[in-house]
Amino acid sequence: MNTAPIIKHFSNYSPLSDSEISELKSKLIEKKVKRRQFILQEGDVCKHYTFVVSGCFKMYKVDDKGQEHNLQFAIENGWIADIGSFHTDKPSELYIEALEQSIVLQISKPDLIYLYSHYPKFDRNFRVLIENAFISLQKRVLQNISSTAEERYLYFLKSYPNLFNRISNVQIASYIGVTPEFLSKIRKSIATK
Amino acid sequence: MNTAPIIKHFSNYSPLSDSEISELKSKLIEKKVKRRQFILQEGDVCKHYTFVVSGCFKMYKVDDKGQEHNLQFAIENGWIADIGSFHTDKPSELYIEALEQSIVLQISKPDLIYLYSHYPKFDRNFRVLIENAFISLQKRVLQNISSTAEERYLYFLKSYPNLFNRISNVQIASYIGVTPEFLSKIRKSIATK
DNA sequence: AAAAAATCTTAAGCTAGTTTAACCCAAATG
DNA sequence: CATTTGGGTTAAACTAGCTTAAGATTTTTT
Repeated sequence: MNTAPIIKHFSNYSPLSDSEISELKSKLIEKKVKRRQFILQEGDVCKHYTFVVSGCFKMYKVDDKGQEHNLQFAIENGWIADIGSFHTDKPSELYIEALEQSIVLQISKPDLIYLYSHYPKFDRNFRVLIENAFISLQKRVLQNISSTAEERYLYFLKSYPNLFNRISNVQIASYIGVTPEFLSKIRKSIATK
Repeated sequence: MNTAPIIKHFSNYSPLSDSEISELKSKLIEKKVKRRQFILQEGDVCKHYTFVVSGCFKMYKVDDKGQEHNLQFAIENGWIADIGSFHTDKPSELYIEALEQSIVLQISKPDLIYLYSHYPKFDRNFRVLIENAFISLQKRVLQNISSTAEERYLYFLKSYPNLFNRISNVQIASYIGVTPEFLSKIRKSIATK
């Protein structure tokens, strides 16, 4: 099990001691996930926080008309989970699906709570994690209520320079909240500027 | 200083012991805020988490054209802060302004960190607090990328039944991301259904 | 290697939401 | 009490973004 990436990831926040590392390792579950495979489906309770070692995922909602709306992507060294479902134990409305062949490390809620209560550092690290997620989500809300689709597209390119050339424009369109046809128009208009 | 509401508020998460209560009390700063007064302005670092004892606030961004975009409201027993600025110590892009005469209890970052490190319960309570804020923000993002303005308006009324008859439609329009004129149209169309 | 499925683009017609401007009424201010 | 300010509505003209449909290309699956 390749745990080096997640240990390095935590060391960016506040480095882990040897005992914290060995406890963390004992709680992690490694999973190989094929392209198009789901690690969460609508109706299921989200039972794990998922750390991406390699590969790429999207989390999205399917609306009444059957259309997908991307809420989040995750690539190497990123986390993905339906935090709402995870913490409330209620069925999720979301799907998490691999866009590429991927390897992940998962941690269950009881194991996370165990780490929280025995090692305050995990408490702190996960709070910082969610604070950061909150901050970037807040920026996105502001963008959505105040910017044009073109501005949102440019902001996406700027914010995720390692992602945009790895996923299809269909996925980007679904993330910024426009149709693929309109994104195509935007891209043309940007190119001819 | 009227600290009963905040103590009751925390007891909804995980009740505080006597020593936790007295420590919390010693860290709180009470403030009376007049209508239209700011507790945060663009360019300033957000130095406090603010708990609303009575009254009402809006947090918003002013765009290049001078237009306001409401990110959040807070009424009795709610929290308000620019969490991004608070945690990074960077200047805020946001304003927090009282919509009514208000009374608040504020806690500074050093005091919050003190409470975190001495009393794990605050750690837990504030993590749950921010988790909940994250969850409702995520719902809002989904709404913004997948719903019409009318759906967003109806969802706002449903989500904030104690707020919509207390603030102006101009404020609601700014929150759901439409012009006041168009909200007026929406309201008419709903009324004649 | 062939077939199936997904991607990207273009274009015409349509709809949701904006802009500008004017008017009315209620509420805050001097 | 008089006046300014802000809130809510209406309407006409405009624009951003959607829908439907079709065609060319690439990628995935068999």
